[in-house]
Amino acid sequence: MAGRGRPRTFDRDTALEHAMEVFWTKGYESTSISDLTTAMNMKPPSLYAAFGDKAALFEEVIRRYNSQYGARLWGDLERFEHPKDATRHVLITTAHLYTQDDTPHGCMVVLAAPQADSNHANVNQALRDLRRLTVGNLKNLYARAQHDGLIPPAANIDNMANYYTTVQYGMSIQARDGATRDELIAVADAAMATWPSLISTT
Amino acid sequence: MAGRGRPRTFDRDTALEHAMEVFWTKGYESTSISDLTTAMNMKPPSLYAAFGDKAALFEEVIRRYNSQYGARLWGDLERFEHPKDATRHVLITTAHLYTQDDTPHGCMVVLAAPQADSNHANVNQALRDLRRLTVGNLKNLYARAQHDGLIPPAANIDNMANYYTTVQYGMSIQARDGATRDELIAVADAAMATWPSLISTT
DNA sequence: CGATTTATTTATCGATCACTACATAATTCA
DNA sequence: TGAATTATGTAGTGATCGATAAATAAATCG
Repeated sequence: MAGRGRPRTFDRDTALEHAMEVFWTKGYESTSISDLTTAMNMKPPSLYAAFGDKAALFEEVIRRYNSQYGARLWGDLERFEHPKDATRHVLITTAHLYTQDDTPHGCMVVLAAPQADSNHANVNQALRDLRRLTVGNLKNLYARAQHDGLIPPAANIDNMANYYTTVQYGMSIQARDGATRDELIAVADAAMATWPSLISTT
Repeated sequence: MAGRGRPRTFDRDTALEHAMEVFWTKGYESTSISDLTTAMNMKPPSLYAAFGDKAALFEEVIRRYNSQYGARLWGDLERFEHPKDATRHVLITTAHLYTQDDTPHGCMVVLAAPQADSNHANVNQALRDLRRLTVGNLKNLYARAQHDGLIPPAANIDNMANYYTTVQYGMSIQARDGATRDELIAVADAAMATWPSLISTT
């Protein structure tokens, strides 16, 4: 495991954690290599040797972010018998995750680079792909529930997934603008009140 | 009106329109002065003489954007007798505005620079102030309706405004990610289905 | 030990950033 | 007409961007 040459003086995982915080706070483009080397406590050549270029580092960061926080949201939905309870869990957990004291508020995947056509197409596309996971997770959840008879066959589960995804996206902007945890929970509750009409027809 | 010196060779309003399109597409930070001078068909000294620096130009652009598109959303809400109809109008109109063929999709105020702490604090703050107008408009609408007896006194109109604002914010991300007009209209319809439960208690 | 390998440090690289000095062109005023 | 005024085009400014070449340091291998 320990290679032959001079050993690293930094912990790769800790450095990634610091990089995540900077990207999460300032977004992709506003974050400079200088910002990163300062936060990660290393010089540019070490950064490039360990992580590739800025885009590659960012993509590793958002993979880490997704596995770290996505698991909190989507990891144990099977413990909910009903998809309505699972959806509520997702939204309430979102309200908590987006307003933690020790992290920037709102979702990095939503906020870091929302432009579709910036000067960093690969980064934008990687973020968009991650966002598509959200709606995909919900669609899978609802498709299974529909198959199990917990959601009527007539319900439009694509619309349902789009709707709850939209609410979650919006919560990122609200959180970044200073919304409190209680305010986001109230928004989540309001969104859940739509459930009966969503599963009826459409 | 026509000053003394050499007259401008460009139309100030047309130039602003072109600047808006660039900022709207690429966001604030990804847009360079070179992008702007190309789109506006002028050299940097003309741009700086006419509009100040990049931040000042952007702030003029978003003021223009707000008066142009905000009016479509909020301009004639008094023609709706009931706040529910006014809210539906806002969301459905949002779905249309965010998916126009001849403009970038989604709201520039939401998408252009959502980071609270980038390298451009004034720009971020200006955008945040504009976003606060949305929730403020809704709160005013609901406060009036509550005073008129169209919304029960027990209803939490702050929550209502936060909720519909959140949905509208989320629609920007969805639109930028490629959501169709019909999909956004379905989201708006879903959000409106929450109305009865919102005005009941909370 | 010396050879090899890998990481770190120093000192940059060329490109692009937002922005402007300066000379010139085009208008109005006296 | 000549003076004053304003806009434009050319050609850059210093600063910062992302990224790297070269020298040095610290480890393993034989």
